[in-house]
Order: sequence, then C-alpha cells, then structure tokens
Amino acid sequence: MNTSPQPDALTKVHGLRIPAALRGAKRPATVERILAAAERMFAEGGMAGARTDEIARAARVNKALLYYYFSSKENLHLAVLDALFQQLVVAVEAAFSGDSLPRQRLLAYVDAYFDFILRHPNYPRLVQRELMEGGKNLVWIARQYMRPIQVKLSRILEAGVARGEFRPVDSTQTVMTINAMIVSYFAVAPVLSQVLGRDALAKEAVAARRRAILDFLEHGLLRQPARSRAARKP
Amino acid sequence: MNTSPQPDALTKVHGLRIPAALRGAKRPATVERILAAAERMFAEGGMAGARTDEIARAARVNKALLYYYFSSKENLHLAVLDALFQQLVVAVEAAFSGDSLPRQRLLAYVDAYFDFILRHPNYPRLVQRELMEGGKNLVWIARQYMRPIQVKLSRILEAGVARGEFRPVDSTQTVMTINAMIVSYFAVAPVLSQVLGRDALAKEAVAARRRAILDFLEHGLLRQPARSRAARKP
DNA sequence: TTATTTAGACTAACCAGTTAGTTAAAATGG
DNA sequence: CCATTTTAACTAACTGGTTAGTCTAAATAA
Repeated sequence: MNTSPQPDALTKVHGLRIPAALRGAKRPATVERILAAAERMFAEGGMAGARTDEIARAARVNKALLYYYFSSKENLHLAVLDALFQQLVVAVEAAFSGDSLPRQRLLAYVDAYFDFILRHPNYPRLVQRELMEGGKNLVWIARQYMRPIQVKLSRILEAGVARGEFRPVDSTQTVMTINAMIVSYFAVAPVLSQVLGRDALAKEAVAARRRAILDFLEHGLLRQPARSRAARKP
Repeated sequence: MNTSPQPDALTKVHGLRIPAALRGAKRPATVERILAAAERMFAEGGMAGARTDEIARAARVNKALLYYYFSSKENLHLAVLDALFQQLVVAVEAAFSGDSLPRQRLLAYVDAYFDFILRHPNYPRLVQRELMEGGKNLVWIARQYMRPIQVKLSRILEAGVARGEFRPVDSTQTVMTINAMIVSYFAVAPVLSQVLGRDALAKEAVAARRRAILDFLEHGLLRQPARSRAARKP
C-alpha cells in the first residue's frame, strides 16, 4: 500500500531525499509558491537564465528554503517539469479514453491540449526550451511522459488510416506536425502579443488558432472533411 | 552611392561604433570565425547560457578581440542574428520572385526555407530562443526581416485563395502553421536524434519531413491536390 | 603609420549554494 | 496541567566560484 496519492516517480528514480512535505498530497503553501514562481522564471529565462534569488523573491521566501525543499536549482527545474507533465498526462489521458472514432479522439486530443495550455501558460516555453537543450532531464521526461502520449496518438492516427477515415499519412510526422502547430503558437504568444499589439492569448485569438488548426487537420488529414468546416465555393 | 554591399542597417539603427572591417564586404577571417563560433554557442545555450570565453576559444582568438569588434556580448548576439536573417531574406526572396502560380511559389518557399536551414543548422534554435525571450533585439528583427517575409507569404496565400487555387484559409494562421512545421522540426533535431537513436538531420530523415510537410500542405490547403502526391486507395 | 591581434592578468559584479542559527508548533513526560 | 525536548519551517548573512568586460604592453601585419 502506498499512502501517498502519487507513486512519486521523481523521488524513486532520482533518489532525492525530499522532505516529508513534498511527498504528501497537501504540500505547504510555500512549496506551491516556490514551484509557481520557479515555473514562471524557468519559462521566461530557461535553466541558465533563471535566477534563484529572483525565484525566491517571487515566491516571497528565503532563498535557502529553495535548497531546503529542492536540493539544487537543477532539481527544482526538474520538479517543475515533472509536476506539469503529470498534469498534462492526466488531462490528455481523458481524451484518449472512451471508444469513440479516431476522428473524435483526435479532435478531443487537440481540445484537451489547448485547454491544458490555457490553464498552464508557462508549459509551452518550458517544453520548447527543454526540447532544444536536451539534458538528462529531457531523456527522463521523454521516456516517462512524452513517449506514451506520442505512441497513443500515433495509434489513433493509424487506426483512422486503417479504417479509411484518414488519408494514409506517416503517423510519426503527423504527430510532430500537430504538436508543433499547437505548442509553437503559445510558445511565442508573449512576443506575438508585443509585435501584433494585441493579446495573443485573448479568447478570440486563441479560438482563431484552434479553429485554424482543426480546419487544417480536417482537410490535411481526413478523407471526408465535416461539412460544417468544409470550404465554400467562391 | 554606397560603397559597401549592404546598407548595414545594424550599424545605422543601433548606432554602434563598429571597426572598418565589419562594414565592408570582405570581413577578416577572424570576424568570420568569431561569428561562426558565437552562432553555435548562442544556439546551444542561448544568450544567458553562452560563455564569452568559450566563444573566443572556439574561434581561436583572444577574448579581447570579441570586444574589439563587437563591443558587448549583447551586440555579438545581435550581429549573429542579423547576419543570419540577411542571408535568409536573400534565400527566400528568390523563391518569391518570378511570376509562377501561387502553388509553385508556396512550394518554392518551403524548399528555399528547408535548404537555408540545412545550410545554417543553428538558425532554428536561435530564432526559437529569440521568439521565446523577446528583447529589443527581437522587435528590431521582427520589423526588419520577419515581417516582410510574413507579408509576402501571406500575399501569395491570399492570391491563391482569390484564384480559387487554395481553400479559403486565414493567411496569417497558415503562415504560422507552415513556419512552425518547418522550424520546430529542426529546432528539436539534436534532441530528436538523441531520443530516436538516429540522426534527425540525415538526408532521408530530412527528406521524409519535407515530404510530410508538402503532403500536408497539398491536402490541407490546395483545392485540387497534385495527383503525384495524392493518397492511394487503401 | 594605422589597424589588427595576442597574452594574460585583473576586477567588479553576480550568483549558486552554505552556514549557523531562529521561530513556532507539536510531541513527550512528569 | 505545565515544563522540556524535538522537529519542521524558515531566515540573514556569508562564501567561493564564475563570468562579462577591461587594461597593459607588446607583436604583427597592411
């Protein structure tokens, strides 16, 4: 029997000696504040650019407390990623469950991913950064979290192709394309807002992006696009 | 009459006091080496992660020479981006010229972009990083280089839609999608190689990606996909 | 002469991580 | 019930390594 709600793969695999508070379900408010602050700082500046002093200040905590809970900057960074990916898996897993058709499942995935990112606006830049640097953190995260999602999504695409519902596409390439379309928009959103002069994360802007992606998928992937989204004759 | 080949917008706008060698067409070999080394380091670690000592060592020059030519790390970074974008504009401009149909122009753009990136493998990570951080460098680069390309590509898409050659799509969204599909693959290529266990920049892998993108564009965008790329019945 | 380049020591700021404790609250024991 | 010990949470101040940028004095082109 494991009394803690999460098996806490992080602790097991990395062998960290984490204080009790970090293992339990209800983490102290300070830990939450540290994680939230770190998430923002790491998203903004990356592992190299983020400053531990700034994180501590943003979390309204003494810097030493960062090292009390997480023993290094590196571990704090890993903890941030781990917490986010755990939530991502939960959110996306829901879209994969059920027994609907490949098309429904694919669209549900896109929707779930969008919703997750809107709830965690720092996620896109954190992943992009991680994917570009690729330390040991990434290898662990790729195996633990990314791979399973990628595999399941591939299966859905392949099922759709097999049933003749989708065009015959390379599922690996398509997964990359789908994720790129979604993530990269939000990764550059802060800058996009600045350059365009309007909020790229505003409701309409996000809705427009979601529509564009779904539209593109319907026509780039599906053999018979839904009539509601089909192009009208000019 | 301007004797230098480039108007050198960088010097003008940023008011840098750059030695003669940097303004002329034939830059000294040392400057080239510095730029090349800096390009690699900035791509790998970003502005915050790159080390000036390492750049100097990689360029086989004394560190002081970095500051002799470029007066700060920040300026060196900007010079690297500027040099790359100047070449990108040249490469892509060629694809925009001529009077072929929108479809040909679009495909030419994708090809030109692919070829440029293959010749400058550091470009994707440099841009991604810049897009995620968004300092004043970026605002300048966006206005000077990105915007014009984006506008021209949009025009091509709109022309294609107007002629009924393309489905009616939002050109801004589509430009984002196209660039995301291309750039993000190469930005994560180093890590992708590591995780997949095979070189993501190998000839076949790159060819597969290019094919997937063109295929997706043909079906996601064009009203009448070319028969050569069309799906076969299962 | 003037522009370029080196060696290498230097500094001032910065920044991850530590130390040596304090505080508060809970557990223990009489 | 009150005194004392323990433990977790938390802090101010410090340490030592790192790093952008500088300086000097000299060598080498062009």
